[in-house]
Amino acid sequence: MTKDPYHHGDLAAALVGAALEEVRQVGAEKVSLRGVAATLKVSPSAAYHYFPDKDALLGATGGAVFELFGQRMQEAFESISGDGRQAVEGRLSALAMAYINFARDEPHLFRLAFGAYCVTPIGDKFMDLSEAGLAGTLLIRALDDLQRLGVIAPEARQHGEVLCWSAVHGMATLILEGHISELAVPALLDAIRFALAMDGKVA
Amino acid sequence: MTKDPYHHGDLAAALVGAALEEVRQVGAEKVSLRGVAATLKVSPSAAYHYFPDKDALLGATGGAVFELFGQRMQEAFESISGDGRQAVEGRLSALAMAYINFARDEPHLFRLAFGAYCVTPIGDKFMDLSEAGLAGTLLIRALDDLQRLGVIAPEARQHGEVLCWSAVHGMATLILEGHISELAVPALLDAIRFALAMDGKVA
DNA sequence: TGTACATCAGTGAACGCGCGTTCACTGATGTAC
DNA sequence: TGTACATCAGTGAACGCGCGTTCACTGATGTAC
Repeated sequence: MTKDPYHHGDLAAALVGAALEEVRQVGAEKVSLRGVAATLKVSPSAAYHYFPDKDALLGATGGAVFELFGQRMQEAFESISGDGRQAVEGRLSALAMAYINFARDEPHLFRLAFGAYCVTPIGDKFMDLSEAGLAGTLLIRALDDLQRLGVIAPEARQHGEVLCWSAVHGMATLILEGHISELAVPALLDAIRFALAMDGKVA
Repeated sequence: MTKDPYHHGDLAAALVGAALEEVRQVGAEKVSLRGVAATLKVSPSAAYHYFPDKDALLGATGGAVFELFGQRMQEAFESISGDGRQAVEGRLSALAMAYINFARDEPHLFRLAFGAYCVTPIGDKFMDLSEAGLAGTLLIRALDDLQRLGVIAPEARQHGEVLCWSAVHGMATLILEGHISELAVPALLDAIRFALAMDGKVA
């Protein structure tokens, strides 16, 4: 149901969508408001009806990327069903892999989402993953499941959040920026498993 | 021994130095070649005698930052002397802290050093920390010492490199970009200690 | 010691460019009567 | 049902800016004789 050219259906959303696509291709630093407008065959000044300035547009775009990222995480999480030990362990790995793959496959989007553009104010709690969006909630669920099944001990559970998040995010960015090879990923997954004492170290 | 204005002693180095200072203050994306030249009271075109273009200058600057980062790591490492268990454990923590502090104190420099500007080609080996500069070598030394003292088991040692590097780098960037609070740092250090089974899990 | 000259290291004016943003405007829309 | 009009959603020309880069140049330097 494409509208006729003059009155756009939802220009704000269209701008964000176009900006996202532009960022994906060339990176946020090379995206211009004019270019985005041109993509939509709309005059640059039209954007100012919806966003106070270019930064606001990019900020909104960052938000959209963050949501996309959350969806990918969810797909990964849901790709493995079941409540057995294997399924639950697999879910944690799947999350980690999806995180890293997103960074590798969409480097520009990843940088926008986790870079300086989307600085969310941090609340009182020094680490509340549930505020970190869908990805955080899913990690919590995976870890909870592991503990419930007795795969990991309470002490491991306690450290799981910081450790998993930091390690996976670190590996993702290191790969992204070319400081480490992708081949290191299995080693990291092993390391995490070892770190959470999932190899039977804990009775 | 400042030379007279016309023939600069070593303009190439001076440009890198000025660029580094500029990056430190405003971030690489806002640094202009013209601005750097102006800082040195030199015409913009003079820079082209030493660097083919602006990117080359920023690349060299990134290299300089990387060295500076290495020095900071070394200072941290050497700030703790001794070969006892406490000293060796302390060295690992000191490295982690220095890494994270550098990111927090010099966000713009950190981004330049670890961002897209300094993509070092990765060799065959999927992870050779010694190629990752001074910081990598120091981490290896710290882990080796821990193993030699029997503080960590060989299996933990094996996973130590990826885990420590990823986790610390991840926490550093997460803090840097405002996605997690600094208050999470002690928790991460605990988690790493736990992960390496330094709490006596391993006999 | 003095001079000629090649080389080095910088100047400074100019180029073209694409950008973010503004402003007064006009075409489209929908509602009241 | 038709018309007047307020409102909404876009246009397009223009602004000023700072940038990277080029080019022909000139001032300083050091070496050969």
